[in-house]
Amino acid sequence: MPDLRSVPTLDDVARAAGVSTATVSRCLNSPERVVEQTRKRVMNAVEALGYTPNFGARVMAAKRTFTIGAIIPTMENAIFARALQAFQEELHARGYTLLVASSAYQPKIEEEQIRALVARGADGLLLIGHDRDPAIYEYLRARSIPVLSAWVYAPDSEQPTVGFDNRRSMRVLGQQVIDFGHRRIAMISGITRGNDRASARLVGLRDALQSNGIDADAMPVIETPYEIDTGAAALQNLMQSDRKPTVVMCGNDVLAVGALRGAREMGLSVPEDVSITGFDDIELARIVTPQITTVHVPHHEMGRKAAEALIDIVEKRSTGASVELKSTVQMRGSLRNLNG
Amino acid sequence: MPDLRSVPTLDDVARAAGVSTATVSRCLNSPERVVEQTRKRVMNAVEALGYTPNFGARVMAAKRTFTIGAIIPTMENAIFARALQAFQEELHARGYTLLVASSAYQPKIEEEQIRALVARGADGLLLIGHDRDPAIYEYLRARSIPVLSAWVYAPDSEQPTVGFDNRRSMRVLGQQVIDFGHRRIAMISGITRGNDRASARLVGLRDALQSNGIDADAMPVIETPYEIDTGAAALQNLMQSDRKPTVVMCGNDVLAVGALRGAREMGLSVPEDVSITGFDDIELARIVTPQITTVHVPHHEMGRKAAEALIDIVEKRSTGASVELKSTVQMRGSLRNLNG
DNA sequence: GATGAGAATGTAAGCGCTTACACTCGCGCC
DNA sequence: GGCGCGAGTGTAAGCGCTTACATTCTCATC
Repeated sequence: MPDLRSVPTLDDVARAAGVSTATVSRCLNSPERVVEQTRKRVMNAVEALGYTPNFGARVMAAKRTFTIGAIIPTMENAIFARALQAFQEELHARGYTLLVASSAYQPKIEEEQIRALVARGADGLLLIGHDRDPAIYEYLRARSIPVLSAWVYAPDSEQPTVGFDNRRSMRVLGQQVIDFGHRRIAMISGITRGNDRASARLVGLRDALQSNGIDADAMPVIETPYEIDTGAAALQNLMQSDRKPTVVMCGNDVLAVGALRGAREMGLSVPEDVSITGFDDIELARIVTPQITTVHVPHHEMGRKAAEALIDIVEKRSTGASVELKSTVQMRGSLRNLNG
Repeated sequence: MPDLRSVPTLDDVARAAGVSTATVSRCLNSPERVVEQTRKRVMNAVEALGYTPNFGARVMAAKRTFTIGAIIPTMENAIFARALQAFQEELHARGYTLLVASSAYQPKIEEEQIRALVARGADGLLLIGHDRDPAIYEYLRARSIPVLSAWVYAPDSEQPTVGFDNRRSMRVLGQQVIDFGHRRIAMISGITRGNDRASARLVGLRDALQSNGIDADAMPVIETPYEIDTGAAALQNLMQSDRKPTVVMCGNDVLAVGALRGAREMGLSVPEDVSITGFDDIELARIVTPQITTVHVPHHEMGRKAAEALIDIVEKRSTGASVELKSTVQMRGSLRNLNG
């Protein structure tokens, strides 16, 4: 038997409690402004009718949604999961709701998602990375919607960022690798087009080579989507060249795990026959054998700080300064010390 | 220099194009109903002003959002990622937007998220699993919001489901294990309270034991959250008993991977010293060495079919029949054949 | 050229909420 | 006793859109 009562509105509650709609609204939004006795009556009516405010109407009238939107490049693997979790926890603690969308690393889709989230009234937006069509930032500015970019640190940009320096991080890891005696270095990079993290990591590695007198332009680089299978294929490709690398450095841990599998499938052992490094330090990196040497990124802290910073801007407590977080090299078994 | 023009509205567009708001609205929603020439004029104005419809207002007036909400237990690992991805692709292809929230496996949080999504006008909801407080289904019914449960197949329930039979799947895997000569079987289960998939899998395994004359009540079972670390701890716990199991069957792949690590940490080799099985067949299961024997679940198909089915209900093309998908046992290296 | 059927467009009534402003009331004070 | 004041509540004007209904236009027809 379907329940044909329609959904209760503010009016219904007001009538049931014998007060005006204004009073009901106040009970819900600033309870201290209505006297105990009335409030009780209203709350009872709310309870009895099972009233839930209509979000659309509320947004339209109040211009605030207490909703934050986040668009991440992918949900297929766990790269962004931990940070997002922390982000959402912090948001929740402060009374905000998180709406998540993913862009499959495609700027066009990201743009669509941004519009969808904005249309839904997001009070602020969290995006990954920083490089995108200026028109998007223009669009958001015209609507006064604060944006915060995570996973990068770009103090000079107009939009605030919360993250680390991808280029420097990769340079540091590269230096470490070189210090271990590696000279024949190859890279499996994510697709750099439209991905500032991927580009920065590639450039960072070239930096390291250059400052050690190694020809960076001669370094073999394969660009491929962040997937295990493509990582495996790329490694096999690299290891079939005449001048086999002694180390294959990957743009992230997913590629690294793929590379590891690729090596195993070729009958190569890691790190004896070839070393492998990753980036991000997601759980995956510690699951495989050998565990992956990688750049540790403070996922949890990044998520939490991003939430703090974004809400501060939304609530006009700050105008948005960038926050730099530290990344560290995480040494594990997949990288061999040739000097040892 | 901040842009102080306020966000353009339908009215602005109408004025700019020299037509009424109704015409503009029609241009946007049913373009075939307005003549070419007018439409062009309107579209130009839309473009020029950078107009984006206000979602809240649209919802309030039209009672439709073309938004589907999904609440998954966790985003921390990839269990639901593939299916969700397929779900979202199908939705997108049909003009719907997906809003995702996660509940951390907590019914209270799930309920909160349901309300948040409903308040935001979700036209339909995708939930994982089927057992929950009847009051929630009541709440949704009163608002005529279709719900569809995935990851389970429950043809007799009032709500439609798209998934597979967890109990039978685990029974089949259990039978396979028994056929391989295992008799000392232990299980690491997810938390069964409030999780019908976890309970069904446990019961399914007991079914298998029973029908082979093994005392199911004597089977050691450890319930623990779906995490790698807890899986590792549970395995070590089980392997320290007097009567060590020859196989540890896990409630999902995350636990299985944890168990594998736990075994390795104890110096046990898998599958020589102990066999391990998982459930779900997520990428993780193929990344570790040895690869995990598990129950393969048609993630992609489940996501896609769920989207199809849910939209059909939302658009009143169907009243919602459950769809059963097939799971299959995926044999890999982590399970040893004792007869061999 | 008058007529009428459709097609194209306009008019205006809400949708459910928030909030500025108006009102009422009881109190302390001169 | 009259006054001002502030706390508590009510009134009603939107917020930006969709859509039923009314109106106007366009032509094919007679």
